[in-house]
Amino acid sequence: MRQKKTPAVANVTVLERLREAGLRPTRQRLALAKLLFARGHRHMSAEELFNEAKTHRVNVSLATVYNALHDFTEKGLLREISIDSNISYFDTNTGNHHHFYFERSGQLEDISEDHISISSLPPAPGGAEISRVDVIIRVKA
Amino acid sequence: MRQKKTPAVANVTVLERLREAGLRPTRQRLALAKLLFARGHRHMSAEELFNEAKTHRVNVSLATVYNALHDFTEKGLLREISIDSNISYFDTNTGNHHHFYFERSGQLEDISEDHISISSLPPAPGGAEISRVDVIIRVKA
DNA sequence: GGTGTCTTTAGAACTGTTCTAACGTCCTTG
DNA sequence: CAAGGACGTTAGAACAGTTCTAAAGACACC
Ligand SMILES: [Mn+2]
Ligand SMILES: [Mn+2]
Ligand SMILES: [Zn+2]
Ligand SMILES: [Zn+2]
Repeated sequence: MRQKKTPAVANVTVLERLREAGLRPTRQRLALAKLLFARGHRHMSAEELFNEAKTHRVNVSLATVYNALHDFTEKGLLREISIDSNISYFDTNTGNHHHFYFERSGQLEDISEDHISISSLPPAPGGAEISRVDVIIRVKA
Repeated sequence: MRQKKTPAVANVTVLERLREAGLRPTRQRLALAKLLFARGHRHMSAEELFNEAKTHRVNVSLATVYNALHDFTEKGLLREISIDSNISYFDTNTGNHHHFYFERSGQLEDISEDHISISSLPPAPGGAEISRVDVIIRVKA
């Protein structure tokens, strides 16, 4: 399939992000990355991204969506969040932050890191290295 | 099947816990509750409990294990924890507390509530009620 | 253009969990 | 006690999200 003649600025940016991450900017990855990163921070499931792709006439297989999400996550472009056993969310905000989780809708909302403070961490047994701290505030809504 | 003649003290305690919770103390529930609550706080998956039951010659179906875990959770005897999208853990410690999660082994370890403090919670949007705060510290071990 | 590596894909397979529908258990009430 | 009914258990089928397989496609490099 041909590329459009006039890629928007967003395209260029996304393309560079992929290259910098060491990922070949294939047609599919570019399209998915554009959907993911074009509009601010998002928390998306694979199924959501797959459907959004369909809506935008981006024809990718579901396997490709999963491949891309995992590739992006491995390269630090996304962060995977497990909240409700059985769906994985992928967060375009990769900085340290926390989440509201709306139980009714399944939506996530960011909480800035400096609203949460953890005092006197107990001895991480065996001096093990901490890889991440997740705070999830579940709200009934 | 017959009951043993001399139920240990633990049996009686467990039986009372089930009754107080409004759950009929069936043979299966009693046996599972005994496995769950007999020895301090535990974090178990359905599969683990199912296997432990087998080991102890407690013959229950997998469906019954799931039914019991969910019934116990609904009645406040257990707390369900979702950490690694695809397995649910059930925590016999139902008080407020947090967790270390050992990524390698998949094990959980409690962190006392007073080691974690959350300052100036942001506006829970729409004044929604908070149902729970989960802090998970993932460690590489 | 040839060659090797990476990517995509459809669909099958897998896995944890839930559902179905039949059967068992036991309490209630006459 | 008999009959009825609510509740509980079960094997296996079904389900849903995810991963795997194997083959075809794209592309970089020579
Ligand atoms: Mn994953
Ligand atoms: Mn559950
Ligand atoms: Zn986020
Ligand atoms: Zn715990």
